[in-house]
Amino acid sequence: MLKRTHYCGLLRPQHEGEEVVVAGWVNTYRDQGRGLVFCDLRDREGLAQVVFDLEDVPGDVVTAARALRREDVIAVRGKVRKRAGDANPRLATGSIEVLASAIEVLNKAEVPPILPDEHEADRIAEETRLRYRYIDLRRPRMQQIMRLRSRVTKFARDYFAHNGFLEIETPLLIKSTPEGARDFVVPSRLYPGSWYALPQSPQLFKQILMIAGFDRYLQICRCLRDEDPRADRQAEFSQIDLEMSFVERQDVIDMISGFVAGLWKEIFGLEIGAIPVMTYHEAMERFGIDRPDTRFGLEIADVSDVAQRMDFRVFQDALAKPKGVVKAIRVPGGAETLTRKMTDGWGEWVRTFKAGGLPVVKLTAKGWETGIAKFLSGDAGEALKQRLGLEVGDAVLFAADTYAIATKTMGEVRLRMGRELGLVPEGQWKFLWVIDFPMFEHDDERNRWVALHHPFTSPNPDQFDILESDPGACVSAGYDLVLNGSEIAGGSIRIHSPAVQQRVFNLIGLSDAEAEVKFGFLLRALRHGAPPHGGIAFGLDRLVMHLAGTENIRDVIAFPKTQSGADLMIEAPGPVDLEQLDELHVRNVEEAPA
RNA sequence: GGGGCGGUAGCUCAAUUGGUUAGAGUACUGGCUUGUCACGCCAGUGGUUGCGGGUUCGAUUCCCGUCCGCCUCGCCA
Repeated sequence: MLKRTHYCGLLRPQHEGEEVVVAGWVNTYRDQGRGLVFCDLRDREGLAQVVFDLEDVPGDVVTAARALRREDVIAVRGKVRKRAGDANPRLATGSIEVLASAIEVLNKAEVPPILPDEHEADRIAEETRLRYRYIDLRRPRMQQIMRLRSRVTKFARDYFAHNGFLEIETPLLIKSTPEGARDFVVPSRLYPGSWYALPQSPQLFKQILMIAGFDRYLQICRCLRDEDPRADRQAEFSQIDLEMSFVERQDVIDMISGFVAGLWKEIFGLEIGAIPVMTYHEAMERFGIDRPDTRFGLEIADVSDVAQRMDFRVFQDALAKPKGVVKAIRVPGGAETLTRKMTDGWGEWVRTFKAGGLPVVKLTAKGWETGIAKFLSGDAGEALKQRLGLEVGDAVLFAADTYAIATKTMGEVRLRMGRELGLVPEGQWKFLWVIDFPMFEHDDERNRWVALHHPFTSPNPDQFDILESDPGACVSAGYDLVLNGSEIAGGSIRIHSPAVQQRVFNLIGLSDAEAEVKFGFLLRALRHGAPPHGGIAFGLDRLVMHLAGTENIRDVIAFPKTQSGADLMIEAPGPVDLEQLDELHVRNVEEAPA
């Protein structure tokens, strides 16, 4: 076999005159007849033009050259020379070419169903790309993203190793625990009727590694959650997971801020500056979401007291509800930019958040117009102008419902409006730490408290007293790192006291006995000397999405799954032999007749 | 589990109100072509219209069911 001496994509004018061997895939071929054949040969570094002068090479080389087809794998020996024809300014190798003297066809390729051409990729159905992922991944763009991902994990390993973190692996076959996402589950052959669960995260293992005295832990790990995917979510995803002992919230925030700053410096050569901090409460009040996109305004205001004075049935009904509120967004210039079609469309759409609608009003030179204008004629209208700082030409959108629904609605409307009005600036990196999350959320339907983060999150140091007396007000030592409105990392200081852990379990409805059954190993470990500790985990896929500038998580995963959890390339999931099931003490349940 | 969009040649798409032999570009095959580079020119091959039913003289088109893909609500401690 001809042994490669150079990557195609790295050939440069300085190699002129050298005899080289290049190897790769036939990107395109241009047969010019009996005299010349051109071939753009591709490897991971890029393209180089190979030229066959058919009058100057042996007959078998002529035959092979003229038979070249797309995606054939070949090796070519030849001399690098300045191009005889025009240079191609679109190629890094465009001023030179390899004049072939020998060719070895390493593997003919069947006619490719898709081509790794960048200008084709956007048009090809993603389904087809996933089915032939090995071809799709040959595209320069995909190669570039996978390299980027590799640089990110390399940087993470270097940064955290430099800061004393040890890379330690944790098991994949663990046990199912209550709370959290649906588990993927694996039947046990040796314990009939018993099941492993695949980890949703290494959470408890990394805490136990702290108890075991490793002080600082890092793992780039796979997490598995059997929930429906989204554009930015897969059932199987990766985390940069870490944990530190003898630390408080600020220590973790500092460590991670340093990591992100270093990463952005490494990838973009950019200084991201100090990362601002915002409380959960402030985020919800101003942006209607726990991960605000602070790249644009359109902030939310509470206008419940103004609404109280309006003779508008929808507002009155909302305020009569428990925790009823009226929220508003001032849209500067909205009288012009918001069309009836837009606001009507949004009004329909907000029903998906259980909101009744999206009242709107515009302030023009003639006064209040459209929508709920007639309810604003009196001093309520003046109060609204005051409250929102309205100017002529503005519009106002309202959401009236319970706090949860109105806030969510305004938050979603704000984001959609930002996008559709083109208010979200490109090329900005707005990082934000969100802290002081509530410990618990109340599940009204089942009348119980649920951990907002996870039940191993510690209350903030000053909050232990109100843990039982006012769980809804109790604030946790959790923290999320938000970038341009997306959560890229989340973590907390953990509970290290077995007594506190027991109290939290009790609060979320786990009796001492149940807690012992489900989390006995954790409680025992905590009782055997647990240092104060805390940590965080990055969503690696999402981080790479930001760095790569894509909205599609499948773009940053080499072998992703579809929205129904299938791998179209290997055709998983699939059936197994009955014998396999027998060994596992598992039987298929036939569909019940309808 | 719910809502929306889509599925026609290998790929990307078209096909009028239900009506002739389902077309185009590209790819592919053959021929021509000595400086191309998304090479060009000529000719040709290529179809279970996702699948299964139904209505009809006739279905890519209408109806029912179903599968698959994408977006989304729920869900994602």
